[in-house]
Amino acid sequence: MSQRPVRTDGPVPVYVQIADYIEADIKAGRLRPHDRIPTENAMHAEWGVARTTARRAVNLLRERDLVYTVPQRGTFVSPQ
Amino acid sequence: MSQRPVRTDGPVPVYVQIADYIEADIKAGRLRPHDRIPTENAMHAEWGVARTTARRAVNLLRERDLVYTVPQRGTFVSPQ
DNA sequence: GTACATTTGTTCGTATGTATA
DNA sequence: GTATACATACGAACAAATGTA
Repeated sequence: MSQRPVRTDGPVPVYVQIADYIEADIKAGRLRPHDRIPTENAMHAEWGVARTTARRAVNLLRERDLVYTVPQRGTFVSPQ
Repeated sequence: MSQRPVRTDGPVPVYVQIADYIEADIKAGRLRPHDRIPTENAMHAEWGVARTTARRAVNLLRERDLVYTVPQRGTFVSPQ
């Protein structure tokens, strides 16, 4: 299903790989300001990772100021 | 109230224990086809577990094809 | 016709424990 | 010892639909 595999046997942590995928979507305009990024459960389903790992990817994107999270609503692409 | 305790300190996850209890009820005929199984809130009350944990038990029963869920109505024992 | 309670659906927040590299 | 990753389990808040009073 996913054209974008995550590798657990490589040097790059899974949560970084996922964050990089989403960052690429943002940079490419496939995700635009205020679009909702996939939920933690969606990432769990898409990549087969634990929800906690999906959270770490989101945290990383937040640290990069690429997204903002609204509790109980979702995580969205930052404006600009 | 409950003659059937759940144990959090054992090897079997709580949600599996609950699913197993309900499966036993179905197999024993205490719950029959199209009977409604306990709601998530009822499981919460009966076993003192979080609603999210009760949901996982229901999800497991659904994966076992023992029940089906009607949104806003409840979850019911599968026919046959 | 309206208001309320019930019930499942969804999503994020948080914590713990286990295993592995 | 630290970082990564998974599984489990608690909770909170809100949405949406249904059924009932």
